[in-house]
Amino acid sequence: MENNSSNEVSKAIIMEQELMRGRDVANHLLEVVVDNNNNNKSNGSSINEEEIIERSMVMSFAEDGVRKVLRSFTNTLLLLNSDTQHNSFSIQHHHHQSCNSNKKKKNSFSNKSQRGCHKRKSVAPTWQSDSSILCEDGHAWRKYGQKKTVNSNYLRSYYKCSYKKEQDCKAIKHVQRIQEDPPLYRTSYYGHHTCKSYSLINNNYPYTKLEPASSFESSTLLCFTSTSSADHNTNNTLPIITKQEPQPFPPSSFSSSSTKQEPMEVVSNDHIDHKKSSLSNNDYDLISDYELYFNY
DNA sequence: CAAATTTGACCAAT
DNA sequence: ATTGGTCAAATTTG
Repeated sequence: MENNSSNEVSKAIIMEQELMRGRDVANHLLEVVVDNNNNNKSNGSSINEEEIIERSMVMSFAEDGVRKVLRSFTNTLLLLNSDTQHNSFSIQHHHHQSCNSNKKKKNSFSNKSQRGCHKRKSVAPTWQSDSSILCEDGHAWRKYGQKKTVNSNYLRSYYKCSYKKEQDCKAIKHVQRIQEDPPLYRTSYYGHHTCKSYSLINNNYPYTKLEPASSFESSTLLCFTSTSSADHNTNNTLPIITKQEPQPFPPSSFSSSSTKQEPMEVVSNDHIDHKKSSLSNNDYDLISDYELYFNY
C-alpha cells in the first residue's frame, strides 16, 4: 500500500520530468523553426518562386505544429501541478494567424534604457487560462508590477520569469481577477519559457492554504457598507499567497496559488535521478475534475 | 543581510 | 491626454 503510493509519487515525478524535457525540446525546436522562417523571409535568394512558396508553407506548418506541441506540454504541466479539488479550470488557446507573430521584439532601440521604456505588447497572449484559484503552473515567477486597468476593478499583476536575468528567459504572465462571486482569475501567458527550471509535483496540502482569500473577500464585501475605511486599495490586489516557500529544495510546497518557486539545481538531461523520494509519501490526486477546453 | 514585493514614476502606443 | 507595461527605489520578508 504505502509502497504503492510512493510508486505513484515517483511515477508522477518522472512524468513531470519527462514533460519538462519534452517542453524544452519543443522550445528549442521552435526557436530553430522561427529562426529559419525569418531568414527565409528576409533573404530573397534566387531559387525559383514556387519552391520558395512551398518551402514557406511547409515551414509555417512546422512552426504551427511545434507551437501546438509546446502548448500541450505546458498545459499538461500546468494540470499536473495544479490542485485539483473543486476548481473549475479552463485553458484557452489563442490562434494568432500563422507564423509571423513577431510579438514583442527585443528592444530594437539601443538608445535609451530608461524606466518604462518598452514597447507595449499589443498582441494576444500566447495562451491564457481562467481558474477559480491561483494555481501553480510549475514555473518560478517574479512580480514586477501591478496596475489598475480601465475596465476592471481589479488590479492586474505582472510577472516575469525568475530566470530572466540568468537565463534570458522571456516568458511573462499577467494575472487579473475577472469575476467576483465565483472568484475567477485570468492568467495570460506571453511567450514560452526557455529557461531550465525545476518544477515539482504538488504535495497534498492543497486547499488549506487559501486563507488569505478570506480577508480579501470580506473586505471586498464591506467596501460598500461603511466603516471599512482601512484599505480600499489593498482589497483589489490578488489574494496571492506569494509568501514564497523558503524551503531549499525538498519539493514540499506547491501551494495552490504561490507564484514563487525556488531554483534548485540544473536539469540533468540524460538521466532522471529521483532524490526526491523523500517527499511526502501520500499519493497525489492528479487531475480530476477539470473542465478543459483544448481548442486546437 | 539578501532577495522578493510594493509602488509611483516613466515611456510608448493609442 | 489616457492607458498599459516596465523599471527601480523603497519597503517588506525571512
